[in-house]
Amino acid sequence: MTVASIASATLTPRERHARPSTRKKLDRLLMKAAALIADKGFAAMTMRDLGAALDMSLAGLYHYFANKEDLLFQLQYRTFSALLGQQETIAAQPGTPEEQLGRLLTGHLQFFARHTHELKACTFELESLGGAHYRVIEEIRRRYYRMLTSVITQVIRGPTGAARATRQDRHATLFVFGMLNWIFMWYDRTRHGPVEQIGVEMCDLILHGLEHRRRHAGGREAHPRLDDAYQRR
Amino acid sequence: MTVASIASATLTPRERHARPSTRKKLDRLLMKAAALIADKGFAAMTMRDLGAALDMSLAGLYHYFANKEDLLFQLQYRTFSALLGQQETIAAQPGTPEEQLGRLLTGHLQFFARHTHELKACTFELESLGGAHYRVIEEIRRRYYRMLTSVITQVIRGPTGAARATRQDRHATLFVFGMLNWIFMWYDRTRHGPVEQIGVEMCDLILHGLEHRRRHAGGREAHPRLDDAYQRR
Amino acid sequence: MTVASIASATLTPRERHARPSTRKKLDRLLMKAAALIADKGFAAMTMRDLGAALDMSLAGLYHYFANKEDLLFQLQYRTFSALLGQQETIAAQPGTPEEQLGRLLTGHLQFFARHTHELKACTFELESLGGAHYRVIEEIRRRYYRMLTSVITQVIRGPTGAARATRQDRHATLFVFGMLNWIFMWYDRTRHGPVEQIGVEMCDLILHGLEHRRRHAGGREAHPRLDDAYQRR
Amino acid sequence: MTVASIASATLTPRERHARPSTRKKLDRLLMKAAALIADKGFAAMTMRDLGAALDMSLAGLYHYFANKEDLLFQLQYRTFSALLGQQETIAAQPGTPEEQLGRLLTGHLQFFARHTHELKACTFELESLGGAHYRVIEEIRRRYYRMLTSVITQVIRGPTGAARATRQDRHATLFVFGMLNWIFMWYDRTRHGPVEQIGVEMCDLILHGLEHRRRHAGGREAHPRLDDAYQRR
DNA sequence: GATGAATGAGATTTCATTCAT
DNA sequence: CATGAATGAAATCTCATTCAT
Repeated sequence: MTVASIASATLTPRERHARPSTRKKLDRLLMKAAALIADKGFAAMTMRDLGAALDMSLAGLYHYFANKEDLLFQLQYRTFSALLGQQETIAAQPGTPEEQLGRLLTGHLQFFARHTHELKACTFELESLGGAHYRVIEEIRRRYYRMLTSVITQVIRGPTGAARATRQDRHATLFVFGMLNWIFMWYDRTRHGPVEQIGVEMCDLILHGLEHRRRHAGGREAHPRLDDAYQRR
Repeated sequence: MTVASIASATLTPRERHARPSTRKKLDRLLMKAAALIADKGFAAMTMRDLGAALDMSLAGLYHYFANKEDLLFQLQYRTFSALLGQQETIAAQPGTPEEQLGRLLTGHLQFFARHTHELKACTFELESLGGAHYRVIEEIRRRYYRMLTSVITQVIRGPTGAARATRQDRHATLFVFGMLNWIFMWYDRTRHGPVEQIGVEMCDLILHGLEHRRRHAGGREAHPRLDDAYQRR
Repeated sequence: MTVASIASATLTPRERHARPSTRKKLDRLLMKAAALIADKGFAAMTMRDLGAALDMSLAGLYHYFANKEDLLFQLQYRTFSALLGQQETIAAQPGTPEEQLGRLLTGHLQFFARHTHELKACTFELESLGGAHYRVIEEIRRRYYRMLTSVITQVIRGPTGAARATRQDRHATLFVFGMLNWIFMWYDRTRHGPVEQIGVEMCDLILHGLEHRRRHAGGREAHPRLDDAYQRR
Repeated sequence: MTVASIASATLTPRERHARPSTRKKLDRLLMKAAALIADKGFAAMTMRDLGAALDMSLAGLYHYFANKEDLLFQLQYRTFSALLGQQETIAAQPGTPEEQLGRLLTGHLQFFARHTHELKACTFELESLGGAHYRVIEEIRRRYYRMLTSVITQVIRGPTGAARATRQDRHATLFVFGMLNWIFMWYDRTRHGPVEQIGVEMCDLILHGLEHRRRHAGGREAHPRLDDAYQRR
């Protein structure tokens, strides 16, 4: 899934009638904006920054966005829609709950790897949206949350288990989201390896916990690496 | 541990010579600042906001902080120092690695519960510091990270296990930090119950995984709650 | 030479690409700024003052100047370049060293009369520029200084005299600059007469000294004036 | 004449009753203030700068000065009074007008050499005083100006010459003040030699002009110096 | 005398946004 | 579509000055 495909995943009403050439340009704008927001935060990014980064006049930007917040909204709307769409497709495929969980984790992490900036802007800047915009995006997030909760509940109670998630199931889901979303704070491909491997490890922890790992320790990491995590920036 | 105790936990050089009355006032300022930063983000909090919230003149604030960033630095320095101090004390107590992990998780969550605003400002605004300030704070964070890594490694490899953490041990630690830090995004005492209970559940997941829970499901939650998570703000 | 001609004498890189209409406006801004700086000094002139004097918003000024110092730099750069250009043209004309000195003094004083504010801001605010800006302007000043030194050396040693100025020649040049630059502190056309007359007197003093005047005194000022010097502001 | 002697030269009413210890301290304050003003200008010097330079609290300064302008006034009043006093003493001594002029020039330059900062603050910051303060200082300056005018007139018209200075005599005086005051902009003892030598050269120029020097050139500077003027800062 | 704390006024600069062209 | 010019509002920070202690 390319960035362009995020762009066209779901369209905001305003742009549904835009011509393809306009859409192309809009994609470029949003991608650059995502990079800036991911880097410095939405409040700290200025429209001037964006104009300069795009080699474009300040006034020109306002042909594409009603205002700064609208820019963030469009970015989040597209990105979250694309992520949700992808994950719903994955969840629709057959398999045990454990398999589904694994596929979802990997899918999320792959999306993260491909759209780091965009997803970061979505994950950490929801609060920068106000009122109506906020609610639209939150609804998408909630759908995603409910989907994952459902899978986790099935892992615990079996595929035919009680449909209703318990309080603890929900907490567990929130723990999982924490693991997934915190990755922005530390992941570096050259240091931590491909996201698929991270996904496997995360799934392992979630399903079996550390104890399981202990029982299998020793043979686990035949060639202990000397690299280091969470260091040297 | 009260906020005042955070304040005096460790002192910045500048304030080591300040008189107690000055320190009291400084505590008040930092506490209010933490609340505002936690609410809207550091970039979006203005010195005016802070002055108004404290019923104090703008110029007056600059008696306590060299500039806005210095304010954030002082806040992070104190809070992280206090957290680290507390956790190192806890880690020094005897017990199995599993017990230690449990106590550390609970300790962290209790600190969070008591100093929500301060800790949030620390957790999400590290990047708002530049250069020298950044490095000072990062070093504290790193010490905390290493401490938790060590405990987790012992859980996996046993108390006498290899001192050297593997790459996967470090990833696991980062997953755990994700769970802990993401809590700012959802926790609400009236909805999710006391943090001690959250700590138990988190520890359970980390040690045994979901499968374990499945084996014990059924009796677990005799009275399924009707409340809902991640909703209604 | 009009103010507009100062403006276009030499262009700062930034503005070389500006359109004529922009340049016109910039001229107006700099002229007004020069008046304010001449009146109260650079440090005491505020951007607000300037905006008000131009009936223009504060923010609007920042379209033309990166910051307050840049404003001063542009002003000095243009003015000094124009003065130097004019004087180099004069110096290139044939004549005895004495004639050249006289023409240069008159040229300088005429420039002063036509661009009093601008030249004052240049003469007394060099130290208000920092680092790189300072050096650029100082180089222009130095060229002017060297030119005048050369002429004065020729007056003393003859047109074919030693090319190398002695220490005393250089001191004499500095004395001459003192006479020229101090004029800002006292000259008032209605009280002291046209600058051309001042130029003649100054040249006379420099070439022949007071003694010469003594020898010719008596007939000199047939109708002693009753006006007053250095008074009533 | 030491700085302390400037201080006690003439007293402002306010301080006439101060005790000696207070006066000592006041001297120190004014001396430091003069240095700062000479360096950055009066408007750019802040009371904080001064407090820091003196290792003294901001509020403490206000025991010695009613306000910032009063500080400048006191400084100018003392310095100018001391200079005027010294020069009047010199002028009272017998000798030809030419001798008197020479002694006055040398006296002025020596005062400059001993009290560079103080005199600079007086010479270039008169306009920073307002209303009443301005007039008091200006009166002192005027007395100095009249004294020098009188001597110069006598040089031209002889000791018994018309008491009334002509317009040109006054202009010549202003030229001389220009030479004297501009010295702040370039003089550096290590580069230009002692002020007494500068005084001789200046007097020579004023009395005889460059032509005279030409007639005597060649033998003048037996060992042409290689140093350079107005360069390399 | 001396000082820490405090402040009103104001300085420079930035920002999102608009509009005529 | 695109841009240069412009601006109101506001942000950070500074400054001279005061006052209780």
